[in-house]
Amino acid sequence: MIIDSDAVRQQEGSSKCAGSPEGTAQDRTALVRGILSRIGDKWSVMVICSLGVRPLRFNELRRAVSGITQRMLTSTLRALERDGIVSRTVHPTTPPAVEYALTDVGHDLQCVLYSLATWADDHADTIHTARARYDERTRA
Amino acid sequence: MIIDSDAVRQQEGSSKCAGSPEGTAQDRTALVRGILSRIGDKWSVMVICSLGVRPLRFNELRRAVSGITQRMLTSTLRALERDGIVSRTVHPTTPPAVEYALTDVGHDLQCVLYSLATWADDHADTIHTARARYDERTRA
DNA sequence: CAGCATCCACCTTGATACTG
DNA sequence: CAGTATCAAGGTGGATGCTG
Repeated sequence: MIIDSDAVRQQEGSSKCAGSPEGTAQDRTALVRGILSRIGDKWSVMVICSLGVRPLRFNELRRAVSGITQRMLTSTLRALERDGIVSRTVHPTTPPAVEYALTDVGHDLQCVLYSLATWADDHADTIHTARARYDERTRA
Repeated sequence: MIIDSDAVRQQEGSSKCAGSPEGTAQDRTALVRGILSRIGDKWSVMVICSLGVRPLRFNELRRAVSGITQRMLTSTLRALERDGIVSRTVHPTTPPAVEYALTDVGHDLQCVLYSLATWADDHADTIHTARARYDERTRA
């Protein structure tokens, strides 16, 4: 589906990364695409990070993730809940109290997101200067 | 900007993840959002993965990333080049030959993407069943 | 408090045609 | 070969009003 085999077959083992023992490049690509379509939207990461600190109720989350609307918070939470990344616990009081928390899977995901953040941290300067130089050259 | 401090301040050290020594949750969230807005689009990851195998020329890439249009390949490559994730080398022959390759930064990013893929691999079953159960319950 | 329903603007992507 | 330009379509997210 994703990658044509002819163009990519050679030098399959050229990656110097640790890990990544089995699975084709195509598989990996598809998997990453799947995750990104899940958490690559505008709000999922912020929700996950907020819940990573501690479980929160709906309106607590709304305040924590500043700028989000109820509509987007609702749909984001539903999507994450559907995939078992966050749990939703209803306490049948009046008024109702609903608590959202990261599941174990969600917590693992949060760890991976930290590795992403670490990458960004490590290369922030490089990226920034690269961007500045690129903009410099293309403005001319 | 991202996260309101009141709702999140407590229990800052509750994350059981390895790493992540300094930096606030807000910083991390902003960083991850930044990356995701860069590579969270429809094609960036596939391009990165393709170039991770070996450097490719424009039309090789177009064949490798099946389904992509010239327009999207061009804009994806420009964005990645701007951030110093891929390099663009023009060989002034006739017809012109342009080679795209991952930079060191891009290669590091590819490694992080592998950790994302590993997460997806590890939890694919859990997610799938969670999703099935969720759809089951909501259909009723 | 914790949502759902509706309508709408914009942005991303795709299709297509053309160029050095 | 390696692009650029233009136009159209669809999805994503925002604003608003209403409910148990």
